Amino acid sequence: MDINKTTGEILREKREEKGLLLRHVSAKLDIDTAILSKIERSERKASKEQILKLAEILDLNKDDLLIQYLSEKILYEIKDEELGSKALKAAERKIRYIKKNNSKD
Amino acid sequence: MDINKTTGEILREKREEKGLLLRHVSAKLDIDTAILSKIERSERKASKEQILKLAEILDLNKDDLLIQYLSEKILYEIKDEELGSKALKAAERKIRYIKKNNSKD
DNA sequence: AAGCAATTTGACTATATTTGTCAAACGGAT
DNA sequence: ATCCGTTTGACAAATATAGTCAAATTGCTT
Repeated sequence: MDINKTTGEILREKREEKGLLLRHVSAKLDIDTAILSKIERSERKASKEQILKLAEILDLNKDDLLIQYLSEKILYEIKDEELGSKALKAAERKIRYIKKNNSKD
Repeated sequence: MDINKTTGEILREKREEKGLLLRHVSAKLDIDTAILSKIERSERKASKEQILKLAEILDLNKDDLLIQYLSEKILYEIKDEELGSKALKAAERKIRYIKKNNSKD
């Protein structure tokens, strides 16, 4: 799973690889084909639940797909921000700090 | 500005240091004191515009406060996620990749 | 080129989330 | 007991998100 593809691209490629139609997959997700089409073209974001279901349907590694999906969500938060990279680094420092101090649980 | 304080804590400390009341600051922000109170206690998120105004009002470094604020937003996206740290790292890789390929502009 | 299946688009609706107001309650100082 | 700053929670308005549906478009295949 290439980190520099979008989640949508990954989903579309795997779906086509398996010879499935939007119709087939969207039925299993219980949404309209239109939405799945938009998800694959990154016009809409999937929900976490949909991502997990898609991993099952398309035989993609759940953790990998979820990481891909979450990282895209993170990027979305900072996409127009000059200071985005610095914010990311700060977030890492914070998460490390939080983890350290939660080890007391 | 301590990275391991919340944005709210930073704002409250600096406001109190300057001897300002919620009333004073919220008037400049043009919101109710109730909201500012909630922002300071991390019960609500400020908007980016409010953060920038707050930096001015409280004489805080704009970039530092913005980084603080954005990193908190990022953290919020992954706070309940097992795979949060991995997603953060993936986001960094992506942003590096994007920057590399945009240098053609 | 016509016909047909798959996908895309866009208008629309419903629902959820966010952002704010307001008034009442709380807490500490005098 | 009153005053003043802050907090709380119910409510309303505005905005964002998720979805449906039908029509338009794309791309085969004949």
